[in-house]
Amino acid sequence: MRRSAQDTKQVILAVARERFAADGYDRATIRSIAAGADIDPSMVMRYFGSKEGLFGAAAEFDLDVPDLDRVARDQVGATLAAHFFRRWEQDSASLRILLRTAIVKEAVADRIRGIFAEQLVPAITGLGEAPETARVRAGLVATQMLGVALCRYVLRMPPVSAMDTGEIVAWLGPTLQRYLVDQPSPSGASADTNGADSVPFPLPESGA
Amino acid sequence: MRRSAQDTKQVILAVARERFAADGYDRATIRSIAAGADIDPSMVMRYFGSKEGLFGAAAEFDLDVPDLDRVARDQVGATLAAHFFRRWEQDSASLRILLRTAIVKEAVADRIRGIFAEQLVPAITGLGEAPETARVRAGLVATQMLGVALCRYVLRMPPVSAMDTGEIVAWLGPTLQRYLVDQPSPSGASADTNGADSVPFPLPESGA
DNA sequence: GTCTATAATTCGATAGAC
DNA sequence: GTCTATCGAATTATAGAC
Repeated sequence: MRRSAQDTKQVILAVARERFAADGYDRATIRSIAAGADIDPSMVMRYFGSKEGLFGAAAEFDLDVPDLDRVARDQVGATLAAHFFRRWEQDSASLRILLRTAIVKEAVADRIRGIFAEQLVPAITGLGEAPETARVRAGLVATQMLGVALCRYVLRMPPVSAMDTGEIVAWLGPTLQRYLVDQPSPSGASADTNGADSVPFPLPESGA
Repeated sequence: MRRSAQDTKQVILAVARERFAADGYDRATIRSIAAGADIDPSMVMRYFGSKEGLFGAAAEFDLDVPDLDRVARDQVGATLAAHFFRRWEQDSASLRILLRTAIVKEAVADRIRGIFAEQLVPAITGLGEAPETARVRAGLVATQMLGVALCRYVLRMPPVSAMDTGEIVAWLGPTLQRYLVDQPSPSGASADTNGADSVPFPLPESGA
């Protein structure tokens, strides 16, 4: 069959995204992508130059974080949680690509750090935080959201992957809310260097 | 140089663990592990039979979850968070191996699900929860803890990887506390099928 | 625009000498 | 107990016919 160059490129890209998302970078071979697109492997090289080039074209990503300024202050957590799930449930490919490839390609891990610094941190700084505080809050939000993404879309851990989005958001909303606007430790510990004495275990120092 | 079989096996295992943790399953080649152990690749095959066998020997893992029964009810969250960090800061290799390889080997993802079901869920069921509720609570705990592990030890995301353990525990403790013992949605939403109307966005159904 | 043929690597695994 | 030599398979990438 003979197709236009544009059509062929689109088909290859669509298959590539799904393969990278499902198999990771190393195991998503050009051969398997070509087979999925019902095409010869050399066509992939012709259009994208190399496997790296194909990956670059297939792995575009944008968080599209909403303006948190325009949300009632006590709803920012639920709003942000709902936003991510609305996005991911509609299309989880970009997310799965990112998580599955960042593990093996340092360049992709860099990209995640970039998305974090350039999209999530600014959105939180917009809430009126000092830059350094905003970075910490953004980091905490990232741990919870990347964690639930990992469990739900990559590891497919039963209770998490089976819950409906409304229930998950109801649980995660208050968590993000606290990370976004509350004081460091609501139970009384201060925000200084170490709050470990509020905890029944001795803790190792981060430099150890 | 000539070493005893026991010594050689130990050296190979130590190098293998670090390579699997740093490079993932596919890129941690038998050749590179042998080179790191200053030994011939065929020795690895001799002692462990195959790459699979080597991985099985290198990837043993145990959460060692503490008895939550014996902890003050309002301290279970902080206790659990502190426990994981105490363990991970002392030796993060097992954790990194698990995260880096589960992404690419379904058998390892199975293993994570097994650890979850056989170690974390029972510890929470011991708190006196109905089995189904305990599974959900355990799943939520897993999302937060695996997420922070991913950001700190694998992606090395700056604010999270730089924070000291006391500060992180101070933040995560209340989160786990709520996941472990609080009612589903403290802000008023009910625990039924869908709490989405407590949220300013329409949400897709999980089956969509 | 599509495909065949093949080069150049790299990997896991095996056989066997010492 | 250790190593050399090598096989067979799979990969990315290139050259070129049609």
